[in-house]
Amino acid sequence: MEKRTRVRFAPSPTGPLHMGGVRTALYNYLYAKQKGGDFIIRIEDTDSHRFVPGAEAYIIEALNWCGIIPDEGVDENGKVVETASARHPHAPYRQSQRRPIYRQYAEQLVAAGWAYYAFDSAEELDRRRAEAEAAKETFMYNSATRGALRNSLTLSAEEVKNLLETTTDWTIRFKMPVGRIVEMEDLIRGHVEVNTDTLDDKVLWKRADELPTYHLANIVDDHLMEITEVIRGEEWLPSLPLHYLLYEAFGWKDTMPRFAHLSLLLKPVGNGKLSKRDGDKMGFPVFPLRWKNPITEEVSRGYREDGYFPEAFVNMLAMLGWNPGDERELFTMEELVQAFSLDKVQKAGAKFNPDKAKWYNKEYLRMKTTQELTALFIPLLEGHGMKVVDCPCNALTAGARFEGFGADFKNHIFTREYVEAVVELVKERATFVADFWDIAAYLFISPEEFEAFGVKAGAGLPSKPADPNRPADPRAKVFDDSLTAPFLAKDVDKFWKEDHYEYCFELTQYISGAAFGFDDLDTYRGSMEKEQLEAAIEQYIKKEEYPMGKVMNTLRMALTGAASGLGIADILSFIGRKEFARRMGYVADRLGRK
RNA sequence: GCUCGGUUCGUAUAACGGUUAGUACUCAAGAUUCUCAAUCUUGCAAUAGGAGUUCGAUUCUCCUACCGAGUACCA
Repeated sequence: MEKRTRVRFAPSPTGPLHMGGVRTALYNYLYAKQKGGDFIIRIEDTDSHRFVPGAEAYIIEALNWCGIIPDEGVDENGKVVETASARHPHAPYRQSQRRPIYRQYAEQLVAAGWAYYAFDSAEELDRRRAEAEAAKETFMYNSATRGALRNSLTLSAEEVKNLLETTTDWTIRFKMPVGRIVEMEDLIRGHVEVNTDTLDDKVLWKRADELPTYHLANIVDDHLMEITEVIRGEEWLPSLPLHYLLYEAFGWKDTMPRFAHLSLLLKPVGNGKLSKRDGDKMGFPVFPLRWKNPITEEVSRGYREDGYFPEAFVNMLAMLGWNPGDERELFTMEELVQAFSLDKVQKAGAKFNPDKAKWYNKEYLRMKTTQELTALFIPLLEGHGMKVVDCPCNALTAGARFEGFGADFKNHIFTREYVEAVVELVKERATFVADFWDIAAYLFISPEEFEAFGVKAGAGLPSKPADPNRPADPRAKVFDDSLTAPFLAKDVDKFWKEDHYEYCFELTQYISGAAFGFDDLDTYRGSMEKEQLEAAIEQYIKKEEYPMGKVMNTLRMALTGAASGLGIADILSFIGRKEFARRMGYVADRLGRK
């Protein structure tokens, strides 16, 4: 019978999980699920000096957000997760809690002649390294040097016994064999060979904190946890021969897992791996979730807080260095599980492309139902001071022609149905839910500043609260470069021509079908069918005395405060005739008759 | 320096040793529209360089260049 597939993601809680780490976790997860096996999270906190509080919870929460759920491991509260699918008790999953396990294995290696005790102090070794560097050489603790260093290979048995008992800063080192070619197979890279003479005697266990180093802990835990495949970052490839040798030394060669080393995620431009700096500089997150450094209080933005959907983030990451073998690009997690294959994983590092990440989000946004998006949008609306009410059967709807479709601009109250209709209209042009507000704020608030009219150049709509975590609106550039040109504040005269006051007056009268008065700015209600409005507008703008191009822009500016936006008829069908009159009146009143 | 990996349009990638080197993102142009988007159409754009094997090389081998990782009592 085939062994049950068991893979693990083994992060070190020294900071927030980088998106490259999420990708590694994802590939592990996809592999495990495809084989119907287990995905395990093991916390590798054997470096007591670099521990960062909150990092572990962050990592778990981030994976959780992505839908990468462990079958075994710890949850965000640090509790052990062990699902029904787990056949064996492998807890605990935090290496600091497994401390008692490791020493015996390290001693076992010493007894078998695969390792030895080393008593050289860290300072002494640092000095050696510095010396070697000065002589343009590299100091290595290996077969060439260990005979001249303080260890159980050079000291007398008595001395060793004495030092082991009286001192606490010794280590156990692996005794790297001399002149052996280690032959390895990597699931992604194929056959790799390394001569052990180029390798050094790595520390396996430290007496000082009674903890193993990565190499020992890793092999022991992978063995004990019955890991079948190790899928990890490329930075581990150079230590693979050591790991092979450790399996051999322990006599676990026949159950040794298979290895797959993933290439790194690279920065979008230039050379080098993706770092936090690149994100800050180019305006994209490198972390799945927002992270606040507990010591420096420095905040790093996250994909979640930037408005990315976890499905989009996961899909984007999956496609960075892997392809399904066909031209599909959009995958649900289930589809990824089906399609995933390690031999389609790219060997070379993949440069991250922030534009593609946005594209994925846009695609996922479009796949969401209007109801889902509305639910996500409402909290943002509330953040802008809007109130959204659920029941359409109240005073708001009295007199509304659309059942349950209403908005009270004066009091900033809108029905859910109204919001849904807005979402339905703007979702095609948005990348993030937060874009809805940028695109259609004027369907919720009356513009009071008008760029084109010079009331306050550049102000447009009331600005939203500044959010340093959000990228600058790319449309702002477009707006500045092209649209503003004919509408500069100083061009008011060009824009607001002699007949425009009359035009506003007539149009408003026409639209509202009532007297044009600025006195009635009370509660607004949607009052015309869109088709009627369209016909009305159409009919009106074709009048010869008002050339369409110019007056439409004036009209748009009056209604939205900006020179771009939704169709006039769409806008009217939302804001209704009273709000229409109010906005036209506001502008006409301010600029007056020429 | 040494060791190990890697190299197809700007980016992510596709291509039994035989294709006009395909697709997506970005960018540009056009169509459409009351504007801006969206959408549709079109376009720009690549096998790092050099040898070799072969009838034929993006694909296999070697060399060079460049990129990356490792070279800790860190993971």
